[in-house]
Amino acid sequence: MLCVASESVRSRILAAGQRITPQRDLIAGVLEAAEAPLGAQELLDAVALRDAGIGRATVFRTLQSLQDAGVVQHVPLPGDQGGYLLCPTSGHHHHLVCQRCGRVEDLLEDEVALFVGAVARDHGFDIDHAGLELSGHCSGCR
Amino acid sequence: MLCVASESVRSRILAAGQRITPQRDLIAGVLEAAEAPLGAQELLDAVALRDAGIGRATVFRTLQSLQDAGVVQHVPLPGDQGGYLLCPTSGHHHHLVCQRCGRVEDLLEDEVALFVGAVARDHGFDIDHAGLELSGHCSGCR
DNA sequence: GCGCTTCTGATACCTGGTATCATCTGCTTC
DNA sequence: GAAGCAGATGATACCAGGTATCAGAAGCGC
Repeated sequence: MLCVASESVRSRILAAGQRITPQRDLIAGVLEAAEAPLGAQELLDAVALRDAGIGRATVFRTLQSLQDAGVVQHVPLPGDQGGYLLCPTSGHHHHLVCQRCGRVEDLLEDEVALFVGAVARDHGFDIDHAGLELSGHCSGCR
Repeated sequence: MLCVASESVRSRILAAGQRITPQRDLIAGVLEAAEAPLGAQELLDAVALRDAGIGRATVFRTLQSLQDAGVVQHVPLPGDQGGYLLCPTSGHHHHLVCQRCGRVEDLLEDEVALFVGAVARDHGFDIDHAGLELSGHCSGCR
């Protein structure tokens, strides 16, 4: 596992006005190679495994930068602290996570919009923020 | 503000096989009197204000007990760490929070079930857990 | 009132995350 | 290719939220 970020990830980092450094490359690469969202400790460990010289401040700062760049999202998972996920698509969206294999699917914009619209109508709210995280078992894992 | 839990809260604590102690009474009372979800620090402060002898371990332990009893829910709020909320209705449900006045409404079971069902169908998942937290501005605050 | 069980408070610890600051380095300009 | 600077880095200390442990206190059924 080389753990170097793909061209598309790099170009999204550059597009956000941020520099490509070996550390960011490595951290983004680790996230890209991960099959499931990585928790903070898992990510720190995985990064340390590949380059013990990278400090924890750098890891968290890089996560913040990658979130700002829309490359990474923090997904709250049931029970624990949640994890960091490298998203192939930009922009805020929501996830459906398989608790067994860790597979992540993006929810469809339409179904989310329909639900949020119905809630807004029923309760008379203007909804600014929707945090929707669903988890269960995918077709292969049930 | 007496900050003593109502009868209905007490009976729900008892129904969960837990004891009523002055500390639990006070903590439940503080949550019951709060208009908006209380963050950990706010809650610790509010409890200390009324009885400085109550330790932080007791507060967190009591929150855990109250959550187990279905009396309290932890609601993740956008941006920050979320807060603790005393729910008038038992059982797992979801919330709609006004970011301005802190008012909380429960989402209707039907609208949630409809959404979760649609997602399950579209993605071929069995959905075990849905974390839905919506926030915005209520009719009075926009 | 007795005794079991649960609860409490103090304290130390853990995890996730941020702040600070001196040093280093990627990138632009020439 | 070298210079300069803004931005990135690593070390470290710190913070908040939460848990573990343990001796002692208190609730409640008998």
